[in-house]
Amino acid sequence: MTKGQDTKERILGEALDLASTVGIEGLSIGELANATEMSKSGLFAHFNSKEDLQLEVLRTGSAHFIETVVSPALRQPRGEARVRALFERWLAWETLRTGGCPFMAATFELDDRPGPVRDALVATQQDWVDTLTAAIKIAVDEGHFREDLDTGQFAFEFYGAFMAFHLYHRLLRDPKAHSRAMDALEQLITCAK
Amino acid sequence: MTKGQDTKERILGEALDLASTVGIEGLSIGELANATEMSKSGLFAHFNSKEDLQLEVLRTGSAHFIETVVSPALRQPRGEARVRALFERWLAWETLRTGGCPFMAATFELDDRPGPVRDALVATQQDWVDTLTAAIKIAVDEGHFREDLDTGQFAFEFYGAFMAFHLYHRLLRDPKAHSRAMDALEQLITCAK
DNA sequence: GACAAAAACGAACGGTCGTACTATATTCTG
DNA sequence: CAGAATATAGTACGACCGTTCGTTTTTGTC
Repeated sequence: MTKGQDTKERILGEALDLASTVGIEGLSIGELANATEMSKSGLFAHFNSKEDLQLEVLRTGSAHFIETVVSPALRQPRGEARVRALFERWLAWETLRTGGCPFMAATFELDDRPGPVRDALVATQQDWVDTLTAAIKIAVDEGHFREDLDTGQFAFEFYGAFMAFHLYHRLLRDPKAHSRAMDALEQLITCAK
Repeated sequence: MTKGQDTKERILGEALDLASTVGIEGLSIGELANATEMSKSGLFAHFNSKEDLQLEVLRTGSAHFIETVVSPALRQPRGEARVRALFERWLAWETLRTGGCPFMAATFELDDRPGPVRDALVATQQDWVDTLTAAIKIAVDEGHFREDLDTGQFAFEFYGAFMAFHLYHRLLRDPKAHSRAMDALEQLITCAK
């Protein structure tokens, strides 16, 4: 009972790391079998199809994300502190895996390819945006941010700062990427008061 | 003399459009041959390798970008107006091709895969960031933005707004994506004064 | 219109892709 | 320990990948 689930989790962990570099579409069964030191067919038996694998990778990634980004931030006090924590943990998450955030890679791969995998990704991303917006709303309610703040707009720009960080850090390899991102957050918060 | 170059340009145009959806790595010779209604070998004869094709696609894309985004903006008056024009034209560029900006797709594909194609992409993106920064600097010199503005930081956040637009527009299909992006620019400019 | 050059084609190569089926190991249960 | 259930391996498949090569068609020049 446990053995199969164990290896499956091990596979998915490796898959998540691999997907962060080659993308969720570029992820191949053979490559993943090599990485986990299994036979292609032995690995494949854990999934009914590649699409199922991709969906499970997304699900696993989502769980990891909640575990390492969302949950710890929710343990911070409501309001501005929590918003800051979300951002900082998000940046840390980005540098956790070999190829950065696996969702970023997937986003730009799947944005134009309809199907269940795209749908699952959209749901995940929308959830994250909603989580962000809710945290910002709380900061408004707590009086940390001004009453008439457009929380959705704040989330948009918040997300933008993260994506720019990804670009500067991973592609341009700009050593200032992190401080740029932190400054962007600071400016965002300043304007929100 | 002309015939070959004509078809090559046609191929590259089609390749650019295809690459915007499937990525520059996902772009396959066979698919491209179908799209251009040529034989695989006939098409391949125009390039020595797939890598060469990818490099030429990037080069072509860069030329298109300069033509449709940078050059028109440079015809705007120096300063704030030009910065605004750059942003607006950039957004328009994003909605021009089937799969959006081909460079965005390539960025997240290649950020972890070393090689000449990545190098070429980095050069292109760095050029663009530099162009942006220069335009912002001019706005400072013209007195439109405040003297002590961190132009590099402005470019970073400028880029972030665009990327968030890409996400909201292409993945989440949020109808407010465009107005969100415009509002982000407005906020950016307001804080820069 | 002849002829060389350029361009496009067709077929084939070794390789990898996702997937199916069968057989062998391994694990769990009684 | 036996036997059933589960997990892994092996092999093969058709499809497509980038690439090569020889042939045929088209183009431009005298």
